[in-house]
Amino acid sequence: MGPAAPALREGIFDGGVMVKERVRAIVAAAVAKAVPEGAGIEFQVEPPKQAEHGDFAVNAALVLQKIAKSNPRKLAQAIVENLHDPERLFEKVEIAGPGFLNIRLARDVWHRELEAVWRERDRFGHSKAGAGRRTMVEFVSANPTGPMHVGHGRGAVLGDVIANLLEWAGYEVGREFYINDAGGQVWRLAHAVLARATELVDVPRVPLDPEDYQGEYVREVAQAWLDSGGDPKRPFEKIREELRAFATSWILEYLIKKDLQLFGIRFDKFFSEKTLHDEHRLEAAVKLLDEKGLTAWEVLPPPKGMERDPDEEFVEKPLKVVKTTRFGDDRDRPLYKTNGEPTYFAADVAYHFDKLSRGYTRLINVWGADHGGYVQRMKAVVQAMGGELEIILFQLVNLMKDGQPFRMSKRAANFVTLRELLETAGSDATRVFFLLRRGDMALDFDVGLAQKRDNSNPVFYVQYGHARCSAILRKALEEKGVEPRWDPEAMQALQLPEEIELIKRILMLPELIANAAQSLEPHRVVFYLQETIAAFHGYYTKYKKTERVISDDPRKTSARLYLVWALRQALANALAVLGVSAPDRMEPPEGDEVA
RNA sequence: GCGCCUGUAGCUCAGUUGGAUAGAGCGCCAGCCUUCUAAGCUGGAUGCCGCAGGUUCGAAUCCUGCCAGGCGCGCCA
Repeated sequence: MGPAAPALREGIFDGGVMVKERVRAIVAAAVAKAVPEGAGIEFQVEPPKQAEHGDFAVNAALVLQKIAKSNPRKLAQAIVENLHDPERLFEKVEIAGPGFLNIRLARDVWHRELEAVWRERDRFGHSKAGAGRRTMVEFVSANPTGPMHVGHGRGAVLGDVIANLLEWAGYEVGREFYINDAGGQVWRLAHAVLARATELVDVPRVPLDPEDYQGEYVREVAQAWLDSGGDPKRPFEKIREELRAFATSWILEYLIKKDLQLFGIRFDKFFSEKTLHDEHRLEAAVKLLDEKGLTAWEVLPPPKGMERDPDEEFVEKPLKVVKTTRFGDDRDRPLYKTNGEPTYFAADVAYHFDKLSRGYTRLINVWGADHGGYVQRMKAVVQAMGGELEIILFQLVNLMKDGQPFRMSKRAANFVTLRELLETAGSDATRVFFLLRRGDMALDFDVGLAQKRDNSNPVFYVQYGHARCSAILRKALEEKGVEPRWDPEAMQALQLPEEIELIKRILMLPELIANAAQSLEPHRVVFYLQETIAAFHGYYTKYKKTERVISDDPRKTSARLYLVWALRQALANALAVLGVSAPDRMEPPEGDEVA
């Protein structure tokens, strides 16, 4: 290795990105010589859309024209004349269009780079882009008052994959689930459990309030509570804490954690809101805000524009607030209610303060769009406490069945649970379905479609690509006793344009994952998989009769076997990021050509 | 009334963070299996990138204003 140019981000990425940075360094040196006043300027080195344009398109001359008021094509010519390429990376450099530099690399450069997969195996795709920064992803955080529904599922998958992406991109990631086990809703649950319990045994009935949770699962909780020795004859006020504790932990354990397990999602910590209250952590957070001069006593104006219940009179009384308006919120937010109890927001402030004090400097929350009104105040308060908060607001899932919208409500007795979905469609298909669209797009989830096991479900296409690679490797071993191995000499045998294209696609994985992590956009990995596998299927079919992977030419066989092996590894790693299984064989679809 | 999200092919959606002639899947039509899995591949067309301005070498992408759809608004959680 010669002296590294400053632009060369050595060690952050392996594989194709290193090639790209080496290209960038060579062009940067030429720019410095050709146009001294433009030295150090930022420019792009990107694979162009059209293959004829080479391996990389460089826009340096176009960017330079601002500084060196000159024709970009002339500037491009000057850069080309100053290119110094002692390693002979470049095969061809052309000036094209308005002044792009189209660079084609020598093929053996790509051949050599593919060793990265051999070295890194199931770690190929990792990078150090995040530099070990401590990052917290909070997601799901479903209330422990009932089963999770399909919308929670979307948040669960998004959060899980975002956390995976960040880990692969070199961040140190914590995953947390915030349990809303305090406040009014849990008392509604406790009361519902008692009401249902009195229906199950011969005791005086406690009627179910209309505001109580109505779902069938409450009967199960009630039965479990009775089995554990709960006494439904005692008055509610005496046992409501016992009921609350029992019901929330039962639901967390047997409904929520079970679903997460079926989905293959793990958390580092389930953080209880109640412990914040019990341990007086709210006061500590509020005190911090006091010290920063960000609290005040204010009489808040009534909410504007909304239709309000005329019976509810607005209480004009001073409340302790956080001055979130100083950070762009449209009104200050109360920390305590008129009755002196802390607001839900106050607890959340304390929780985020806790995250920061544990050394997490980048906070990411994955929320449903129904929390949209909460974003500004939370960002404001985290900023006030010296942190940085990013919020992924995913649009809600419209559950459909046979073209008819399915209405979901947690209070209502009838809704489709995440459990039902997982049991009918399976974790892999459900994950891919949720990841197929950007999080900020509303998603119509057709329950019927998710259960289909055919082409309309893209998970099979993606998995089939992996299985096909496995089948080739299996056959090579069984019939020829050949296993894939890194053989730099044999790699020269890969000369077909489709083979070079596949190598490039494999090698872009680390950068793709780093970019997806940076932008918090998991769907990019799904599209990468689809496009890469399509390229492989095309290659496979085109040369099926002429240039097969396994042939009588040992050199070609060795090189192609390695290519297929490396591709399979890249696919498997990308699937691992998504939490989707990578099968080595696919069962034929049911009912297809059986006769 | 205010805030957030969205508007791209018949439908569902991408679009490499401002690059060259805007793409994919589904659906439709026509082809491709003696040989590594046809859950695959190849070909065929449809675009006022919601509308109107602005920024610049260059805009689906950025800024402004409209239009349309979705979600939200509280001392609830």
